[in-house]
Amino acid sequence: MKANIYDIANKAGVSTATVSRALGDKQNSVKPETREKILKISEELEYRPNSLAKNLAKKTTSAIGLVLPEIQGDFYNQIIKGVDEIAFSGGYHLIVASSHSKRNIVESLLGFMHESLVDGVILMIPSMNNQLEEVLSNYKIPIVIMNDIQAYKKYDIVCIDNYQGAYSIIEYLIKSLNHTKIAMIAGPAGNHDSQMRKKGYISALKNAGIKIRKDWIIEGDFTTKGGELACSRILSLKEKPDVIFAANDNMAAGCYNVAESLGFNIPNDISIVGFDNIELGSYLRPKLTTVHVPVSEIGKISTKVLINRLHNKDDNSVEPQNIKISTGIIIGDSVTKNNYLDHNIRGKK
Amino acid sequence: MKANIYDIANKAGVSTATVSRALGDKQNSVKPETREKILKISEELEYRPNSLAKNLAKKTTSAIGLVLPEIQGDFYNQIIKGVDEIAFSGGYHLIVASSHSKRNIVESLLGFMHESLVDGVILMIPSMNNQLEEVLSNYKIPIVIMNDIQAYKKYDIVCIDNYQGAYSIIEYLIKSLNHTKIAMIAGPAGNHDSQMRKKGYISALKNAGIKIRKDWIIEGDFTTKGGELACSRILSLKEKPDVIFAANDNMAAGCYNVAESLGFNIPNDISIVGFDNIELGSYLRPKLTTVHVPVSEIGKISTKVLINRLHNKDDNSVEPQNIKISTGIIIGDSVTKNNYLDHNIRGKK
DNA sequence: CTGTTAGCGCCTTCAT
DNA sequence: ATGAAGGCGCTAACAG
Repeated sequence: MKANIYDIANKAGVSTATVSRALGDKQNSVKPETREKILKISEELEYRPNSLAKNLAKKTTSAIGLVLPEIQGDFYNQIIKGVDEIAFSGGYHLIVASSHSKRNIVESLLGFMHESLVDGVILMIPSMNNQLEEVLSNYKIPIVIMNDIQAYKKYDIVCIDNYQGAYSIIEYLIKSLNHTKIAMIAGPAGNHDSQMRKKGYISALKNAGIKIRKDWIIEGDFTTKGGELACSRILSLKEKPDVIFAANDNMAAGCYNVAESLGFNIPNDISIVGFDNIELGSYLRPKLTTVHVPVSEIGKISTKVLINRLHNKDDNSVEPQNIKISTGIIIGDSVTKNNYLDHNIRGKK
Repeated sequence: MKANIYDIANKAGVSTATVSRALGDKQNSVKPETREKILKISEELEYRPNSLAKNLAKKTTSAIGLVLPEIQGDFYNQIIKGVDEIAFSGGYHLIVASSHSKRNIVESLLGFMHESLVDGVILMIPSMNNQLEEVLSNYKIPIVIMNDIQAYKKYDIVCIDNYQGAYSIIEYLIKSLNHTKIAMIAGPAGNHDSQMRKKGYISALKNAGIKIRKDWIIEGDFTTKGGELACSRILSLKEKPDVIFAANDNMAAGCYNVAESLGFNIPNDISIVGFDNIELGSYLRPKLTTVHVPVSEIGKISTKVLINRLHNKDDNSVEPQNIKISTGIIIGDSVTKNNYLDHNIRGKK
């Protein structure tokens, strides 16, 4: 049977308190030889601490909850991987919950919080809403949010710099490749990351003195299907753009599908740009030009921030952090270089 | 502060036992009005049961551990998703551990087992080894293995029918498309699923009276890179096959890369077939012909089996199950139809 | 139907 | 440096 500290105490002729100390305390609060003895016996008995009991007594759980939107695709995978790695290194277990057909985000969260199952939560949400806010403010365990929600200053936030990412690649299209006719397939309107990407797109155009065309901004839903729908709308416009900037790679892939079936050549007839740099992008042909997002880094850093919080739980003086991870540009073959010197000249190459 | 059953008992003028029953027992072991009263008070106090305490008392955890090889790509994602969904429906939490640079599978397992952190474990392993076996046989909690390990009759196993999957697609290549020159990029030699796929390939050829050529069976490692290496070896052979059967889609993708860079046209110069039907395959051009594997089903069914085991824990009479999930064929455009009636005629089309 | 009483396994003051 | 004892919050006999 499974041994417990009581068995060890018995065999060693000491009290359970001493065993507990010998096994747990890093301080030298136990005579070295006593500790030796206890350690030896606990090995013999193949003693394994029961974390349930430990947690109950200590009122902590050594577990981190990770709440994700519906898991799908490589993106979330990398998040999980990043979080898992750091959590493990820090001695925490990882409990994952994603919303799916049978459960939404709020339910996932409540599951964690209510039952004091986790010490802290890392949260990725499509968008903040009242219900969520209420849940979050009702519970006092540390929370790190992985979305670009600038408005919520009271939480630790770790996210990529969506604005800058979008801005940079649009600027690259304009300045380096002489493009001006750039449409965007945005993400869902409510999604914060999506909003920031759109802002970046708009600012970059404005700063280059290019007029924003509303009919060139179409909303997608971050899925390949959504990208297809949006792309076909764009390609059926009377006045077509030269480049489509999709707010994520999945939608960019959708553009590839539509372009192919409509007989548009990428990049000669239409150029495509994505965002995220997920694995998929490297399989598309021509290779996708996209914004590189260090996804697993987001997970890693979030976890570090959370663990840090957990270690200094009583110290409320530390302000919520807002960490932005910068992005890069992956240059593929999905965009033409526009050789017209005069940006105003129309017509396909 | 957080209320506990003691507070409720106080306020309701009953004992904690009654509260516990009113809240927990589905039986009508409590007078309806008493229950009403308790329920009401527990709402007022915003009572949330502490699952730690509950678990400690009940000696169960309501959690399932999922142990995966290094998480990477869509495949594992879908597993997680499937497991998560069923686990949630069954009232279980999901604790995920994947091996990574800082931890191997055995460590993950031990983490779960030792601390009685989970009631059961779902395991996906590249291959069985002595160390693993020892760990598994040392602990008595239910385990479900998601690999095609026919030899281990003492565990519940849920996996796809790798043999049949490989056999079917090879048979399809031979009978429907008149191919005979089929090479294989196998998975890692130690990997059980990989072995079964190879067996299926070999049997299908043999049964069709086609000689097995050892130089046409090359070992890969299930990664895109590995597929690339293997593919370039095959394409540099003096006598080349017409079709390359990659043991998974990632390696098939590697073949695409190499074929492209060497100037081979798919499928005219070389046909490619994959296995798994992960998301990626649908983005490859020409579309990949592959074996469809209902990945999230594996996760779902494994979880069902496990939960079932957990519910009948004392009933040891139930024999270990061995569930095989059947596969399908996805017909893409990555294989030519060979029109030569005589299989022996050589040369490219 | 309900209360009493013991734990579950571990940690943690408070004494010694 | 160590022991005794109480408690973390809940469940599960056993009585009544």
